[in-house]
Amino acid sequence: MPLAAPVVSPRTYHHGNLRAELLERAEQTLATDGVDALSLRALARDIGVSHAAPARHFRDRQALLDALAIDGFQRLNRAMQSAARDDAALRDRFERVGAAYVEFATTHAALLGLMYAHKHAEGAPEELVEAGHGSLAVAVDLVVEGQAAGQVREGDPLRLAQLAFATVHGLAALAAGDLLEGAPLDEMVALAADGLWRALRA
Amino acid sequence: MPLAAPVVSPRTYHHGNLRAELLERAEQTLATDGVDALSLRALARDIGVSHAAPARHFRDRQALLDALAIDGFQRLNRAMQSAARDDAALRDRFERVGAAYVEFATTHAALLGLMYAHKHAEGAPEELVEAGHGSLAVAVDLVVEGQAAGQVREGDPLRLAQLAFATVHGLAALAAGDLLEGAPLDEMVALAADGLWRALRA
DNA sequence: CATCATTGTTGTCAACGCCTACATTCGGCT
DNA sequence: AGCCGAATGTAGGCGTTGACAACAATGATG
Repeated sequence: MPLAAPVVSPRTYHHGNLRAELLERAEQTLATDGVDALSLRALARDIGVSHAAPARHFRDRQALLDALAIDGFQRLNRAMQSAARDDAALRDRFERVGAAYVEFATTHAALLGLMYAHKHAEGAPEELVEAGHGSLAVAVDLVVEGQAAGQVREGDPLRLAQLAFATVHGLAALAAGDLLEGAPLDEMVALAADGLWRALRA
Repeated sequence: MPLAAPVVSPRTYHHGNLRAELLERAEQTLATDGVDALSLRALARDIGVSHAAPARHFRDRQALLDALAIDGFQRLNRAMQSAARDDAALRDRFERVGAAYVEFATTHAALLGLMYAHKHAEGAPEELVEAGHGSLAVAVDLVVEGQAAGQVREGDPLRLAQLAFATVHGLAALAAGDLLEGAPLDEMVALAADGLWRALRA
C-alpha cells in the first residue's frame, strides 16, 4: 500500500525540490564543516532520500561543487555591483566595492575557497568561469569610469582593475588564513583602498 | 645478510627512507593531479610498500598534507629571503621579493593552495602557522628597513607589510585562477610593485 | 487511458582512511 | 656475541564513500 503516508512526513515518492534542498544543505555543511565534509551520501541521509537520489541532479560530487561555486559567484557579483552603484565619490565607491568583497569573503570563507579552487580551472563549466569573470568586470567598469572622469590614471583598464582586484582578494585571503594578527578588517580595507587610490589616481 | 644490495631492487624489509620518498611522490602527484588525488594507499602502492606502511610516518592523511605545507612554506620563505637580501635599491628589492612569491605560487600552484587551505587554521601544528608567518615576516622586515631609511611612509609596519603581501598573494591567486586573461605575469608584477611603491613611499 | 521521460530506490563494486594484530629489522645494552 | 625493546613494515578487516546499473513510482502528454 503505497498510500500510507504517516502524518509526520507526508512526503511523496518524489521529493519535488531535491535539487534546491541539496544545494541548501550543502552550503550549510560547507560553512560549518568544510569542503571535505561534503558527501553526497551524507546529504541524502540528512534530507531523507536514498543514497543515489542526488545523482539525478548532480552527475557527481564535482558537479555539486561547481553548482555551489556558480551560485556563490552570482551572489558575490550582485553584492559588488550593488556597492558599485553607490552614488558617493568614486574613491569611496572603490572602497565600498572592496569592502563588499571582503565582507562576502569572510562570511563565506569556505565557499570562496571553493569558488577559486583550481580544480575548476580545467574542464570547468562555461557558466562557472563566466560567473568568475563577473566580479572582475565590476572592477573594470569602475576603472573605466574613473578614467573617463579623469580621476584614474591612464593605462589598460583591465590590468589596473586586476591590480585592484588582486589587492582586495589577497586581503580577504589573509583574513581567511588568519594572517592578519588581529588587525581590524575594516581598517585594513581602508588602508588598502587608500593605497590603491594612491596607485591608481591620475 | 643485510649487505648484499643487488643492483635491481635490493629493497630490504625496511625501506630506510620511506618518509622522504612519500613526501617526494606526494608532491609529484599533488602537482600533476591535485590534492584530491593524494591517497596514502596509492602512494604506498607506487613506492612498493604495504598500504599501511605510511601510517608509521604520517598518522593520517592530514598529517601528510601538513608536512607538505610546512615544507612548502619553508622553501617559499627561503626564496623570498634570498630575494630580499639582494643589494639593489629598496624599491627593486620589493619587486624582487614579490616576483619570487609569484614565481613560487605559479610553479607550485597546487602546493600553495594546500598551504593556505583553511583546514590548517584549526588544530594546525604550531610549526605550520609559524612557517606561514615567516613569509609575512620578510615583508615586515623590508618595510621596517624602508622606514628607517626614510623611504617608506610612517605607519604600523605590520599593516603596511600585510597590504603588500596581500597584493602579491592576490596577484598569484589571480594567475592560478586563470583570471589574468593573458596579461604577462611579469608585467603584472611590475605594475603591482609600481602601485605598491606609490602607496608605501614616504 | 497508454506511454514515456523524470525522479527516486535498492543493490553492488572498488577505493579509501583508519584500526588492530603480527612480523621483521635495527640499535643499544650487558 | 647475544638479548631485548623500539622502530618500521605487513596482513587483514571495518565502515564510508563515489559511481554505476537495474528497477519502481510518478506525472505529464498524447
